[in-house]
Amino acid sequence: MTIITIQSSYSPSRIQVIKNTNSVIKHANFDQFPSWVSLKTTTTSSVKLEHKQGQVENLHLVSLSKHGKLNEAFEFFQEMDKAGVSISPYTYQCLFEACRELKSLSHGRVLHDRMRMAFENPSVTLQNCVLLMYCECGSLVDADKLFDEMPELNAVSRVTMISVYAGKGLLGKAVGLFSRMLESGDKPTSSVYTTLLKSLVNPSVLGIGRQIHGHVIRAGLCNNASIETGILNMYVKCGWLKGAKLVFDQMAVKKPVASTGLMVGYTQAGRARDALKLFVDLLTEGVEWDSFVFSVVLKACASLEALNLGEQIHACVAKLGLESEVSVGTPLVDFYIKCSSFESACRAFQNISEPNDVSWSAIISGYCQMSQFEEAIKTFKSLRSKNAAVLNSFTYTSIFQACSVLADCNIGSQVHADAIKRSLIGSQYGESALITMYSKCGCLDDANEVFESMDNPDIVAWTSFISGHAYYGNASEALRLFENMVSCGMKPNSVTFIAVLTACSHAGLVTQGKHYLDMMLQNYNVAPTIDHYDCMIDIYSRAGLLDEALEFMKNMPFQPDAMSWKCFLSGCWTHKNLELGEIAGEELRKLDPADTAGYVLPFNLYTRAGKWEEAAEMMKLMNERMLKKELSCSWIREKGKIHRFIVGDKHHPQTQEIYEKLKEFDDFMEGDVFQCSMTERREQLLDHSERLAIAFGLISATGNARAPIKVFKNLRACPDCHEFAKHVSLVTEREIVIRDSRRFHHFKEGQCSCNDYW
DNA sequence: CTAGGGTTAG
Repeated sequence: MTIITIQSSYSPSRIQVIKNTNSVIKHANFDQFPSWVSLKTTTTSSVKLEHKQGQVENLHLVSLSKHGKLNEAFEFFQEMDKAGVSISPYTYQCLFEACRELKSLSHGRVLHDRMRMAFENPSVTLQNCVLLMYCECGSLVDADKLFDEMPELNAVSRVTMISVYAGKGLLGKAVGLFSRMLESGDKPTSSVYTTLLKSLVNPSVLGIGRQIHGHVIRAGLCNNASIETGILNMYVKCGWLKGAKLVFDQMAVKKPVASTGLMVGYTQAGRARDALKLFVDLLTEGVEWDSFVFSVVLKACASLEALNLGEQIHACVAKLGLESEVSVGTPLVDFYIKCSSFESACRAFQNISEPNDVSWSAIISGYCQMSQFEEAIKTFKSLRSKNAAVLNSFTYTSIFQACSVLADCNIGSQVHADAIKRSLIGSQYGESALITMYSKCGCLDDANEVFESMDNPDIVAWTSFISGHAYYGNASEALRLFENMVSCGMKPNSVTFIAVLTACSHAGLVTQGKHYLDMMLQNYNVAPTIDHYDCMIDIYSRAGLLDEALEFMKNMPFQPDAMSWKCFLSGCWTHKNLELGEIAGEELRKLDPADTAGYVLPFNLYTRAGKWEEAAEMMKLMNERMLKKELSCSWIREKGKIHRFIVGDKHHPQTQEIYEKLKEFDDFMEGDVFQCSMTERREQLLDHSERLAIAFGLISATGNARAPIKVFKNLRACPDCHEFAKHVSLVTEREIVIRDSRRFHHFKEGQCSCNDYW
């Protein structure tokens, strides 16, 4: 039979070739069956054939089972019963095999019952087929029962059970059976070793792994390449890299498979340099290449952000013509993204001839890392409509992230529903991303629902939810959650404390903030970093305790960084302290000349004090350094469409109505305006972007006129508009939610959830 | 026997 003229196109992956070969052979065999085998009528009506002890019937059953037509086969049993023809053991084997392939436990059980009736003492081989069927159909209970009942066991039966135990993580049972096998004198086959080794996947079972290694040596199987590699990988997974290296060094022939395993070990342990060193060794030794090696090496380069080295490897890949391979192209995309070379990443992606789900998830998460969230969502949508099969839980997680940054709950919840339908919410990753998404959209109830639905929320999920409350200004709820989490036995990490300190900061809880900062190391063994100290500076500064903040900065175990001064400066602005603000501004400009806050806030401080010259100096400095103040912008979603407004915006088609609506609040504005010292500012106040957005929200009250008006703003809420929103919420009895660049403000009956503290 | 993509912060 001529086979394997498959795939004229180049296919360098070994596994793919083998898989294809198998399927071709199988197909060829059974497509060549003569047509009469599938003709029920012929066989049953033919008296002649019946005399051949049912050979034809059995052959027919074999054919049906090879084609997975189990129902038809089962129907045919009746015909056979009628004709008094019995099913041969070989036919049973084929039928069990079909049940396995189709994972049909129900067919398997019926068949097993039938087999028991037919044979008093079925052969071990046949019993093993049933055993394997139960294992592969996922019924360990049935398999266990049969295994106990079997009067005779051979190596295959034991191997089958060992591998199913090992695969299910029932290590004790697997190892127990292995020992009994040794005791019984049965020599474990090499596949027993490889399966057992594969199931040893964490440091707690290193001891068992070493013992098995010992048995391998005694059994003289050390030169078996797959067992050798299995041992190496076992040591990698059990975290014993030294052992893995020893095994590697003793290998007679260094195959790329083993090297890949060791390199993966190094990369996962954060030892990317060692992985690359090994790669260079292989290079000089002239070891053959395969795409797996490249993917690991590229990952190592990505983690080191070693752009130059990675580019050299890229050149190597290109020379070998592997650029278009998914297995190399995909890690290449990720490598460029991690190095922030976005253009190269896009080019690398375009070079992949057949991108798969991993490739797509890499590029979509890349868009997120490039802050091209709209592009990420656009790509997702187009894939969703054209080729939904390439979407996986990784991609959904990235989209949730994109929606949280865009605060787009509309798309977000739809994608969430879609992910539920397709069971593609990554456990932990996806769920935490959803909690963040709903929190950032101001839907804490939905975030809560996701959180509550988790069986075992991990530290990231807890942290997401705590930050959600912090973001919303629910300090007490955030702290209650934290304590609750601790009592559940969860260990907070460094990010958790950022969330806790942020909560304190947003609510002005100075003493509590200091308490948590002090407790970090003492009680929770988490070393505070400069970020945590910056949070504390923020807490002091916001609370107006500027001297304390300064003192704290002097005594903290880190040099103040740009963020330290920025927090302090922002406190100086809030609490109108020009003197300290000048110092802070100078320090901030020194440490981060590109941060506009270092110019804008001092400028505001100067103008408020009437120091025009100094203020002008700030503007001049900014212009010289080619910096631009970010324009204040607010937006609101109406029927899924986003309406954006900037100061004094008159581009909106309903501009006239919007300004008329604003006039209704003139009385209130009068008092407001008198507080301002600058004419220019006074005029701008009337058409600040958030006011325009609120007014638009009021006039376009569709459907549910009682639904809160949700406004988003790119900068921090302006105090005057904050007052305005409080007033509007009182006189219109509409709830208003403003999400500024830092947090949520929830206005209700003339009050804001932030208690005027932000 | 070996790989590549995703979560929490200001």
